[in-house]
Amino acid sequence: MNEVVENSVDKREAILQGAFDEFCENGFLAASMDRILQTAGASKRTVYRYFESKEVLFQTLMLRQWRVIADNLKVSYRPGVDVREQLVEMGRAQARLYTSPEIMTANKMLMSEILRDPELVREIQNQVDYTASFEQLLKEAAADGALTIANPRQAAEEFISLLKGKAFWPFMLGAPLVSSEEMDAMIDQSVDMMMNQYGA
Amino acid sequence: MNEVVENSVDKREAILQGAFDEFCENGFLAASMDRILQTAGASKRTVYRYFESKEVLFQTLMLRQWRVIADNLKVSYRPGVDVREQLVEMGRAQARLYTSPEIMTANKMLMSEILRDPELVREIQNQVDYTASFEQLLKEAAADGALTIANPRQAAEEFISLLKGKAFWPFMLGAPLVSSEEMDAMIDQSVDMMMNQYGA
DNA sequence: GTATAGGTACACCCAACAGTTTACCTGCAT
DNA sequence: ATGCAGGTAAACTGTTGGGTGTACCTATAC
Repeated sequence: MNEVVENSVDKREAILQGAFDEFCENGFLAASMDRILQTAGASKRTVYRYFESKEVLFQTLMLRQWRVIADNLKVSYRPGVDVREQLVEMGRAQARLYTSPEIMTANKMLMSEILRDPELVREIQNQVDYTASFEQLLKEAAADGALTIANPRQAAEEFISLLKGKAFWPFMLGAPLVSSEEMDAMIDQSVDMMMNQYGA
Repeated sequence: MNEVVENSVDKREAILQGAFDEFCENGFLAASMDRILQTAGASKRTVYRYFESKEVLFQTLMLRQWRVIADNLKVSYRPGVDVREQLVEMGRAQARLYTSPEIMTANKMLMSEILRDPELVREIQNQVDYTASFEQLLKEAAADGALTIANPRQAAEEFISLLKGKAFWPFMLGAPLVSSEEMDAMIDQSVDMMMNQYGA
C-alpha cells in the first residue's frame, strides 16, 4: 500500500473532511463527488458505502455544523453580576461564531443552500433555536429587576439583529471577516443601545 | 401562426419574464434554458440571439431587480417635519420591499446566488449603496439638531439591521411574508429604539 | 417580386456527473 | 489456509443541459 494504514473511522472522517471543503467551495449542486473522493483519497465505492447519496453526505455535514453553532451559543444568567457585563457576554457568544473563518465559510454556503432549497435542511434547521438561550437570560434579568423588558423574545431578537447587522450579514455579502477587536467595539455599541432601551 | 403577432420588444420581454420565473423557482444552476424558452414561447435560437449565454440573461435580470430595489429606497430629509415621523418614513421605504412577494422571492434567489458565487453579481452589487440615502437623512437631521448622532453611517446601519432582523431575514429563512400591519408595528419598535439612542 | 430581418423547429455535439457493476487486492481472525 | 470485511481501480450507464448548425417560414421594405 502506498498510504499510511487507516482504520475505517479515519476513512469516513477523511470523506467528511473532503466533502466539507468541496461543498464550501462550490455549494451543493456544483460540488462533484469525484472531486470529493479524490480529495479524501477514497474510492467511489467506499464513499457510497458510508453515505448512500450526495444528499445524505451533505445533510450529515450540515447537522454537524449546526451543532457547532449551537454549542457556541450557550449562555445563562448569573444573578448579582453586572447586567451590562452579561449582555457583553451574550455578544461574545455570537462573536465566537462571527470571527471564525471556518464557521463563517460554512455558514455562507449553508445559507445559500437554505435559500435555494429549504427542504434540504428543514429538519436540521428546526432542531436549533438560536435565540432561546438569549431570551431566557433576558427574561431572568428582567425578573431580577436588572432590566425592564416587556417582551424578552423581541429584545433578544433585536440584540442579535444589531450584532448580525454589524458582523454577520456584511461578511455574507462579501465584506472581510471582522477581527476580535472590531467585534468588541461592535458589541459595545449594541449593548449601549440595549441598555438605553431596556436598562432598569 | 397560432399566436398573436408580437414585435421583437415583446419577445425579448417574454424571454425575460420566463427567465425570471424559472430562476426564481430553481436558482441559477438548476434553471433550465429549455424550460425558460418553453415558458416564454420562444425558440432556442431566438433566446440566444438576444442573450449570448445563460449567465448574461441572468445578469440582465438581476440588474433590473437591483434597480427596483434602489428606486424604493429613496428618502430625503424634510426640515421642520417631526423627526420621529421621518424615521417612520425611512422604515416604510424598507417595508415597501419587505412586504412585496415578487421582490422578496427574487431577493431570496438573488441572495442565494450572491453567496454561492459573488462574481456573478459583483459589478451589479457595487452599483447600489442601500444605506447612503438613509445615512444622508440622519446626517441632515443631526445637523438640524433634531437628532444627536456622532456616526450617521453606523446609525443608519443599526436602523436597517433592526428592520431586516424583524422582517427581511426571517423571510429569507422560511418565515411567511410579513403583512403591512405587522410591518408598521415593527417600524414603531425600531424607531423607538433609535429615538432612545439618538433622540436630541 | 425579392431580399432581409426575425422567428420556428429540431436534430446534434459535447461535457459533466451521480451512481453502479465488476474484478481484484489485503490484512486480520479463526 | 481460508474466508470475510473493507478497500481500490476503472469502465460503464443514463441523463441532463448549455449551446450550435441547418433548414425552413413569413412578414414588411424597397
